[in-house]
Amino acid sequence: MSTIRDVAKIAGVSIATVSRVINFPEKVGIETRKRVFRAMEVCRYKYNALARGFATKRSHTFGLIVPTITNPIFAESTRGIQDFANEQGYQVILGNSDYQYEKEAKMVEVLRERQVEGLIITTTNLKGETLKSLLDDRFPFVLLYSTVRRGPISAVGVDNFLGGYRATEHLIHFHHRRIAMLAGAFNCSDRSFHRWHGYKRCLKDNHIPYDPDLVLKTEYSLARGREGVKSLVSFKNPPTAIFCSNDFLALGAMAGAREAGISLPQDLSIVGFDDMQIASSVTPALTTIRQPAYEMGELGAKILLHHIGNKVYKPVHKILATRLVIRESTTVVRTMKKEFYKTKAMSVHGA
Amino acid sequence: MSTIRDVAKIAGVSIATVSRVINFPEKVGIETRKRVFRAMEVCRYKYNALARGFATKRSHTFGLIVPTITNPIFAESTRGIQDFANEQGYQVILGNSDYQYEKEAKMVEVLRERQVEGLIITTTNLKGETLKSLLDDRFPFVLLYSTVRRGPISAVGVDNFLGGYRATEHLIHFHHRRIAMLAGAFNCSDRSFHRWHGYKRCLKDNHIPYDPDLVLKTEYSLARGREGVKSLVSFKNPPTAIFCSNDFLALGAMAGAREAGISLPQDLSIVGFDDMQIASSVTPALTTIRQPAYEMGELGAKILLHHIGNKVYKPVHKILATRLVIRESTTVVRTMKKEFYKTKAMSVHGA
DNA sequence: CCCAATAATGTAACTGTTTACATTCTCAAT
DNA sequence: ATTGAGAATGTAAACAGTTACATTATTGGG
Repeated sequence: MSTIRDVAKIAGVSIATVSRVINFPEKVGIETRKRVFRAMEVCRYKYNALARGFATKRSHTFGLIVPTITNPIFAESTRGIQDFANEQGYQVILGNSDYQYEKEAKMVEVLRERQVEGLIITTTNLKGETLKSLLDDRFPFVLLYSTVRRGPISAVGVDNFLGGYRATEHLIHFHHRRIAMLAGAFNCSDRSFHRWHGYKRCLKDNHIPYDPDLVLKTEYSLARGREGVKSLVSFKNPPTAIFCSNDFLALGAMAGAREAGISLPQDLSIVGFDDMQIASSVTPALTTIRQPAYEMGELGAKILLHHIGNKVYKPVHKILATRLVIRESTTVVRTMKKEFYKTKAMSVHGA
Repeated sequence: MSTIRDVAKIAGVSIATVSRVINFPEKVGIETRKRVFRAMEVCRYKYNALARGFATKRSHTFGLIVPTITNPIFAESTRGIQDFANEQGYQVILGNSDYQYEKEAKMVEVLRERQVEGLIITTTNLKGETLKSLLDDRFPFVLLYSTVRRGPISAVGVDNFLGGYRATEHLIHFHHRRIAMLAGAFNCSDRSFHRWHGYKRCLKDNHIPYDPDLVLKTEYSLARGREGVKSLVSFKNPPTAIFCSNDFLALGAMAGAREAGISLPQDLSIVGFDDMQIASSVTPALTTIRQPAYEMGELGAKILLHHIGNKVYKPVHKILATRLVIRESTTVVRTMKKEFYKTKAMSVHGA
């Protein structure tokens, strides 16, 4: 509507003075300042932050790309980012990639055109091309939920390998030996891959043979979790426990198990990954590997802001601690005990 | 980095021509066009959408305010908004109000300074002041999850009264007579208020006396749901069913009931409101009133875009249909039956 | 009373596009 | 050859701020 020039005219000062009362009021004489404020009232002046961004080449905007804001774990980290960003006078433009490379790359482009000052990319399968151009241009960005621990790209994440290991270990402590995994999709990020490695390694360390039939690579969703258990449970020799690569899968698996008439956790132990808010309130409450999502977002935003502020670019890598939260969806093996003894007897018999 | 002028210089054309190849390539001779594209490659030209926005006074940006993106139901409608907006070349800046008036008002101001072309405000307790200034300025905005059905403000929402009525009615069909309500907070939006009215009315229509002790006005959260049941259940004459004003409350109530040793749904029926994604996958699966959140977001964005495009402002009000989704968390009253017969016997005795 | 330092204010260029309008060019119809 | 229409291209102003630099006013010390 009305601009700085209108205000200047009404107040009888120059536009520079108006600009100063907006940005450095103390640099302007008290009387003039008052006059300017009054003039602003008069013409209902509204500051134009976009014009300012244009003039200063600072948009005070972050771009944020998540697979889908619909997943509570990403909503959580998004809050962490927003809260920090807003506090620092930044706003965030949010885009969804749906785990698709093309959408992600497109979004990066769109956001850069919009002159966001930096990008937070949450779990990525960006091809080298996009990443390289970001790097070449020294464009500030940080990866969230990332597994990278070195190299030129800043990243914050958790130790997915360790998380997978701990989850599996917990199950083994409860005497499970036949442990399946709903592993997520390997093509869309390497987090699921690392969790799977942790699982495999833990099996190995405990002298449990790895059975590839027990790991299902599926997309992260309730539906896939539900289907997953059903197929697992129909095996001649079904698992007594499942490690799910995220909570959606775990929650879906619980629902599926129930539909299949399996009682939880007695007949099937389930552990998830993420610890989304609802995990503690379902029945049975979900045992899971907690990721500090909010903190991760907050930290990512902090790092990004730091990159924006400093011309020398020094990548930083942060690994946040996960935590095994033991609740009710896991218990010591039961059905398998029978099996176990039976097998033993048979092997004695056979010897 | 490099601007349209650099490109122009390299290609040996005027800046207007470069601008034209970007916006109306067909208006430029094929040869020149090629030369310009080549020049862009050479200097790695990047389009500056912010400068364009400044020049055209169109930011191609929506502002979106939600209580918190952390609530899956708002994440759902946010996706609806984003998907439509992106498709139309718009981006969305997201802000959280945490159900607080001040934050909401602040966010409106910040977003307007940023020259968003319109605002989608999702459930608001905006005071007249802010709303009035939006209206006075003819600033395009639409309310989501709104209860307003007439007047100068565009709004889309559901019939909360009817939803509350239906939920209660469902419980009554199952012979519940002592029905509590976890009602949400009345000060932060009138949706909970309407749901409560639906509940009251349904009680009345069925000749069940309204007992104010049975309605707890609490904030929308798992924790409050959990606390809520516990207090309800400790009554000398506890309810046999609870209608919860949203799914968080309902899910929290289920967890709380379980902790109190109550078996669901036999001893306590629970119905929620929203139908968030997880509602169908918990145990027992939650009976709830479904709101079409994604569609609501999409529709809201459509209406907003329409307002932006048309200078004459004609407010529109849309009420989307809710649906009672019956699952497993509600069943015919059991414990109450005893009570019921006993009471009957007594009354006979007393007669 | 003068000078220098400092505070207050003004001038004008700059940011990267778009766009109305002007100019030039091409070509077909006269 | 002349004209006029239409296509291709160029010129320059506008958008709403910021900011380096210049100018003017004020003040305190000599």
